[in-house]
Amino acid sequence: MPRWPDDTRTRLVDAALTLFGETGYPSTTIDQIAAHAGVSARTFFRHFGDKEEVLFADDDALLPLLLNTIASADEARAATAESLMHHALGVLADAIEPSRRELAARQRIIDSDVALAGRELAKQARWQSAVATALVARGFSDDDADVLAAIGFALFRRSLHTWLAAHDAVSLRERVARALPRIRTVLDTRPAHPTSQSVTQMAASKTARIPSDSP
Amino acid sequence: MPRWPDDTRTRLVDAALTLFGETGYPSTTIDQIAAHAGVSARTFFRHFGDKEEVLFADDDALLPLLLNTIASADEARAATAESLMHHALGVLADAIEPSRRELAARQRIIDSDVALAGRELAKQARWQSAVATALVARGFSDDDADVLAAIGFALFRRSLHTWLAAHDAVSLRERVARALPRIRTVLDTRPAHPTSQSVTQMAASKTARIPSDSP
DNA sequence: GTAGGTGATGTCAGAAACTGACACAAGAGT
DNA sequence: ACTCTTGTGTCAGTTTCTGACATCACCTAC
Repeated sequence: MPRWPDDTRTRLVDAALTLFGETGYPSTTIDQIAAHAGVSARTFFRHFGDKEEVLFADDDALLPLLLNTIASADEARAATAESLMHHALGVLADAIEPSRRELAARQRIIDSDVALAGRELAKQARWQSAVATALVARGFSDDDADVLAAIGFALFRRSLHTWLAAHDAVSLRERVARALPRIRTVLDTRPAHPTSQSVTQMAASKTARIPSDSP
Repeated sequence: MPRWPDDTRTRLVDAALTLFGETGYPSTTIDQIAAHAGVSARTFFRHFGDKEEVLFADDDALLPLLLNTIASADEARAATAESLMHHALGVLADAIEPSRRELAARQRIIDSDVALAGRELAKQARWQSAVATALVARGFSDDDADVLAAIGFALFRRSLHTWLAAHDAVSLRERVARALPRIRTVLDTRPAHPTSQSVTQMAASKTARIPSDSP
C-alpha cells in the first residue's frame, strides 16, 4: 500500500463538488474542502492553482477528441464546412451525452458565480481558437475558420444549455443537428411585428433588467 | 467646494489603468491604486466590488445605445435580420471608434490575465442575452433571436480584435460590414486541401499545445 | 543493504484581497 | 438648530494564495 493515497486529486474534486452543491461556492472554504478530502489546504493548492480550478480540472479531456475528429474526418464529411461541423459537433455531443447528470450539477454551480461563468467562457474561447487552428490546418482560410469556430461554439453552447435545462428526451446530438441548418436562413428572417408601439420604453425596461444577473 | 472631491471614482479608474499598464495587473495592489488616487483601500472597495471591476466600471454605458438602436430601427432597416444587424452593429461601431486608444490599452491588460478575459466574455454574454431579448421584442422567435445575437457578437468581437490590433485605416464599421455577408457563404466553403498528410499528428501537437497556457 | 534521490505531503509565516462594524465630518432638508 | 444622508477613514478579522523548509516513504544505484 502506497504511503499516500493516490487519488487525492479525485477526492478533492469530489469534496469540492459536494460542498459547493451543499453550501454554495463562495461560502465553501478551501479548508473545508481539504479537510473533507483528508489533506491540508496547502495540498489543495498543489493540485489546483486556485479555488476555481477544481471545477475545471479535467475539462480539456474532450478537446483532443474534437480536434482529432476535425483533423481525421474523411473527405465526404469534410466536403463542406457545414458537413464537417455537423460531424464534429455530433461526435462531441455523443461523448458528452453520458455525463449529463454531473454536467448539470457542475453547470448549476458555475451559473451561480460570475467569475466561474467567466472562466468557463474563457475556456471555451481557448477551445474555439484551437478548433480554428485545426480548421486552418484542414485548408480553410483564417477568416473562415474563425467565423466557423465562433458559430459552431455559439450553436453548441446554446444546444448544451437547453439540453441540460430540458427534461425531454431529445438528445444533445439531435439538438445540435436541428440548430445547424438554421444559420443558413436566419439572416433572411423577417420579424413578426417590425414596429412595436413603445419601443424606447421597452428598451429602457430591458436595460434596467440587465444587472439582475440571476433572475 | 465639496469636502470630498467628487471624482474619486474617476481618479481610481485612472490610477488603476495607469498602474496596471506600468507594473501589470497582478502585481499592482489595491493599496497602491488607492494611494495613487489619494484615498484608502476601503474606499476602493466601496466603489468597486473587487479588483477586476475597476476595469469594467462604466462598461455597460453603450448597451442602452445598442438596445435602443434595435428597438427603434425604422421598418426599412428592420426589414430582415441581416439589415437590422448591419444597422445596429454599425451604430455600435461608430460609438466605439473614437475611444480606440483607451480601448487598446484596456484590452492589453485584459488579455494578460485569464480571469479578466473571462470577465470580459461574461459581460459580453450578458449583452448578448439582452440583445436577444430586444430582438424577441422586435418580433423574432426566441431561437432566431439567440442565434442572431450569438452570430452578431462573434462577428463583432472578431472585428473589434483585428481593428484594435491592426494599424491600417480600415474603420471598425467597415470591418463589421465586410464580415457580415460572409456568414451567408461560409457554410458552403470547401477546404482547400480536404485531406492532409499527417492529420492525427497535427491534432496531437495541437492538443499538446493547448494546456500549455499555464505551465 | 545501505545511501541518497524523488515525490507528495505537512507546517509555518506572511502578503494580498476582501468584509463588517463603528466613527466622523460636511452638506442638505426640515 | 437638528437630524439625515453620504462619502470617507480606521480597525479587526477572514479567506485566498505563496514561499520556504521539514518529513516520510518509496525507489534506485552502488
